[in-house]
Amino acid sequence: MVSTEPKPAAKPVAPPRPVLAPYARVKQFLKDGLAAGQWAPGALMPSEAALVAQFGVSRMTVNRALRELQADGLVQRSQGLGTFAAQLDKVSSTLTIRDLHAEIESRGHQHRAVVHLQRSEPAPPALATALGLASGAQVFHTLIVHFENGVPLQCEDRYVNPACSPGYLAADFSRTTPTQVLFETTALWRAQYAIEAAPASVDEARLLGLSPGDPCLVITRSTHTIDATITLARLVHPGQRYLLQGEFQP
Amino acid sequence: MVSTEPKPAAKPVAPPRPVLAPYARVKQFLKDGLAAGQWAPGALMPSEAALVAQFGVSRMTVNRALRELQADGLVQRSQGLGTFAAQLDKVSSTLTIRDLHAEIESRGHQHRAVVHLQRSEPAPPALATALGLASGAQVFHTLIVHFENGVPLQCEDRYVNPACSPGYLAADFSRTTPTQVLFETTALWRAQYAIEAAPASVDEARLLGLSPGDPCLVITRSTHTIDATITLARLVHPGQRYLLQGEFQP
DNA sequence: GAATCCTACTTGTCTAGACAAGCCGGCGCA
DNA sequence: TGCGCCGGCTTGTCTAGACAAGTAGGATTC
Repeated sequence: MVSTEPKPAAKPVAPPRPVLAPYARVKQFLKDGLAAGQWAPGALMPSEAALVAQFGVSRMTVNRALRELQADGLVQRSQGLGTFAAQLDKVSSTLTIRDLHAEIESRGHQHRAVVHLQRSEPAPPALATALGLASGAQVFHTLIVHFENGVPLQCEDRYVNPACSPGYLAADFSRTTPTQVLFETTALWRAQYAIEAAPASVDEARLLGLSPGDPCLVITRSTHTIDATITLARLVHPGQRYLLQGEFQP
Repeated sequence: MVSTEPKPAAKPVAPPRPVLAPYARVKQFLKDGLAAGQWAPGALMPSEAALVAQFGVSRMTVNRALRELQADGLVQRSQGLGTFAAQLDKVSSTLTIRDLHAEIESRGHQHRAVVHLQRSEPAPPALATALGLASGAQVFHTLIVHFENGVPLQCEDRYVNPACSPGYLAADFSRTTPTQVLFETTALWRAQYAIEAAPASVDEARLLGLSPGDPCLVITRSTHTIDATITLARLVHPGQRYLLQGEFQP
């Protein structure tokens, strides 16, 4: 990318100023004003017409900026009334739950998985109904313990609906993760989570190197396609070694 | 809302079909296709021009649909290449953390708060630096236990930067919550969370009616404006009585 | 054979105008 | 006084066209 022409020492044209697109400039202006407290929560903000006049852009451009701010939850708009600064204290904030494998790799640490169970077995009635199967139908069951730099970090007890992932049992879970295997096919799904603190059971304590009764962070997750349950998972983490972290920044 | 006019049995004109706007129809079409697996993750999806021809709408309309799908994380677009179905297995899913008061009220239960501490005190060095204050500066400190239908559900230990909320100590926390008081002023902020499982301390056990060492779900949260730390909070929940629930649905 | 140019296709963005729909205050009328 | 209508404000949405910028692959040239 280096020119050999005798250009006069190519001025550093301020690369951190990539000339924001007009809609982005409007959006940034409003965001800055909100951060500075220029519009208190619930206060009326400038109308589209006012911003059109102020920035000299077309209404569609201003509209896009406002629509995106609304999607981000920073403003509230209602037809006929106007645009209002959002009441962020009433807005739910979000915490991201990342895939454990990706999280460990992103820390530059080594991830190792030990497979304790990988088989097909008949489902007890409660599990069968939860997966939408007939009682006694075969389900896939894996029990995997994940290590970060040799330290046990998660005990993953998972049941999988065979109809959704027939090849699940053939995977090598010391090289890949159940999550990766399960979602190679479906692009759209929904999931439910519950996070709680619970004492480690005798088996969990043994697998994770804890004492029974030690506090554990337990995530129970069920994942569904549009019409079927794909998988149920119980993820048990040692309370003293695992931290779910998140950041919320509008 | 019942009309007394002799109307002729007002035909049920199918109210659940509010005639989706064109951009929403395009969006729904693509969403349905993704849910049905019509485009595998990473596969090339129809171009804007193709959708324009298929739906008989203008390009801006199609563009809006695709742009919103991209914002929702369902597709990935790149200039010059096209639109591709997203790899959702690599997408972080989100869990919402709601305000405890709102959560209890939404369950139709009664919320009660007992204030154990509400005062100004000098900050120890570590806390002072965390709040961006001089060592020994005064900070506001509250310790509140929240009850749902008489059962202790959360122990809220909170430090507040006086510069951000001078009137904090004057609030009546048996009637309102610290969160509500703190965010009446600032509309834009960011927060950091950590969720872990920890054994109850002696004090926490007493306040929550537990035995010391019982598993607790602990949320540590710090909240900042653009240039200052507003508050640090430690929220301790009995592990057996509290559940963080969430749903992720693109 | 290799480097270059050109073209077709893609997304990214903006414009000027248009119509619809919701809300509110003021005006006129009973 | 009270009611209803209407005009002016707001947002919600769509259109047809335009230019820019990035990619890929074929055609041309050296």
